Amino acid sequence: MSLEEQSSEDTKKEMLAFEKYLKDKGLKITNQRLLVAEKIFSSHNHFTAEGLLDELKDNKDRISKATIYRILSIMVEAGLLEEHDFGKDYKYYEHIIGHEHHDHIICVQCGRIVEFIDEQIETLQRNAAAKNGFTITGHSLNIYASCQKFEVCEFNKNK
Amino acid sequence: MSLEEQSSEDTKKEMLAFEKYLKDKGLKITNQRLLVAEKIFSSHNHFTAEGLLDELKDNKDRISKATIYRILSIMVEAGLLEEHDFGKDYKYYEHIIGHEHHDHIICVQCGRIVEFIDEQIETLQRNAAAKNGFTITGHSLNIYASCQKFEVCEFNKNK
DNA sequence: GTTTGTGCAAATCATTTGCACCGCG
DNA sequence: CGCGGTGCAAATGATTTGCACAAAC
Repeated sequence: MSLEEQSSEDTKKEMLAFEKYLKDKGLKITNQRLLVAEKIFSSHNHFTAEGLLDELKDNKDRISKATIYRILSIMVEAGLLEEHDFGKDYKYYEHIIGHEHHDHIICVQCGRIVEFIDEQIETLQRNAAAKNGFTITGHSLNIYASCQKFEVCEFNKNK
Repeated sequence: MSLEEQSSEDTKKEMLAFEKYLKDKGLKITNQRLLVAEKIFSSHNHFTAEGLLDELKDNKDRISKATIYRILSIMVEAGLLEEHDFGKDYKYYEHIIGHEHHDHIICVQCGRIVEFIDEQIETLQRNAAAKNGFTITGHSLNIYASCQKFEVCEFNKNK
């Protein structure tokens, strides 16, 4: 099985999970919801509501901004999407597979977003919280850094 | 020297630093700027623009919201204040002394904000960035947690 | 006196919401 | 059918900005 086929397999599985979630919640399966979900599941990039809207406008299919926001919020609720704040005044979303947690490095030059995970950091965080009498419910670690790759600057593309 | 006197000593030093910054930048020393700076330097809590406005309204002195925002932005620029995003739709500010870096634990129950610093985490972050070819320019680590002190819930006071 | 600061109200901008109509189940 | 979904435009809420007047230097 090629990588492409594997990827489309994953997409199918996720589409089914989404449809199941909708059914279980008594929500309807509409064209807009399917289109948005397919677009999201077929990519692993971090994206914004605006960016998604643009991509879907290219298609013949016309989806309103309000609907995009409404669908994003359902998918976050469903645990299929994660919402991030990278210090801009709009939110980023990220397609979650499984639920593997990770942190982000955001390039202050080109806006590139790199994911990483460090189990030691995770453990130290839990300890720090415990030491202060807290039980962690979540966390967000963003490292702002410079990747020194000016030539591939995508800073404003990613909106 | 008592703690109070010490604290007021610090405040004076910071006021001088602020005034020096204003002069160096060719900015004017106005009543509003002095009032806002004094209020901020005399406390070590995390606060919001709205909260600050409320506190200053209690006084006879009337400062407009626009001016508050303008002064906050100068003080951030001057390195006297740090801006934080704790996942709300408004920003938090924090009075910096020296520049000691620290991270935050935010209670999802009562909104209490606790500061902590873990040198091991700092080091691991630098390593993680380096491993990915980045040079850190800054970072933000927020741990969302539950402090189980419902009785002291200040969640909505802090706005 | 000039230049910069302030207050007010209007503008922004991402996101949300009310409402009339539409389409899934 | 009937209720949830959608599109549109208007509302929201934090922050910003234009402008006329006021204060600092």
